[in-house]
Amino acid sequence: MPDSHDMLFRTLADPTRRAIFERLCRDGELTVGALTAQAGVSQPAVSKHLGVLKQAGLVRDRQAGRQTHYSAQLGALSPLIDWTSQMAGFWEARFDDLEDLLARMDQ
Amino acid sequence: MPDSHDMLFRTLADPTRRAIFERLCRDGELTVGALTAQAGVSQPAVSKHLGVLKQAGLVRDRQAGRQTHYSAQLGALSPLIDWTSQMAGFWEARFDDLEDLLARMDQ
DNA sequence: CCAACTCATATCTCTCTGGTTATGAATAAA
DNA sequence: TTTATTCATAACCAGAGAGATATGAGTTGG
Repeated sequence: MPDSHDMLFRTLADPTRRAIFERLCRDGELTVGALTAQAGVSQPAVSKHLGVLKQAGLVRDRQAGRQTHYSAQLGALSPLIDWTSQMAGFWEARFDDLEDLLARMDQ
Repeated sequence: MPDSHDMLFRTLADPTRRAIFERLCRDGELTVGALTAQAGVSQPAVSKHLGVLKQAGLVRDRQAGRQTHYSAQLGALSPLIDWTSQMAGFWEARFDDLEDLLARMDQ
């Protein structure tokens, strides 16, 4: 059962794809051509990566004539933030349990 | 050049491996056997996943007799947190630039 | 209308990796 | 000292996916 975390992690796992996303975060809206110019891979490869990013909700595309403009959707990162703080939460919960245990032992 | 983000994202991209890490966050230290019991894959598969997690610094292992106890190393997640806030930072920087521009235009 | 441009899709290849079974090393128990 | 248990490693297999090239659809400019 591939949940939302799954898609996010898998999408961001590829260095080329993550670099494209980072670039969109830095520079804002960019065309496929502009992205391809610095991606180090072919234009079809970039298009495929953009497709995956779009599928994951990480980017938005805007058609304008014969070129497509892509921009990052930062909100799509929130499941990742949630997951991280959830892990930290588990950690702290266990720490609290330990404290409770010690407190009870102390009585 | 696979940086630290790379290893983290790639390591956490696999569902089975991420589930193992989540379990270690929830339940604390666990043996390979205990992890295997609920992993849904064979023991060698679990061992391999633990090896990858250890390589990424996400887990620690402690030998005790014939069993190995693994525990999560939450601190290894900080590059991930850093990356996320960096992306958000880029976003805000661009927003600030826009505000500056508008402010200058307003004069 | 025709030529050039921008991007997406189709197809193929090849590598990477997550899974398995088999096995061995180390430790504990009988 | 055997026997059983726990885990890691080796070898192998199959599927996924990231890359390339080829091509076509849609758009702009001459």
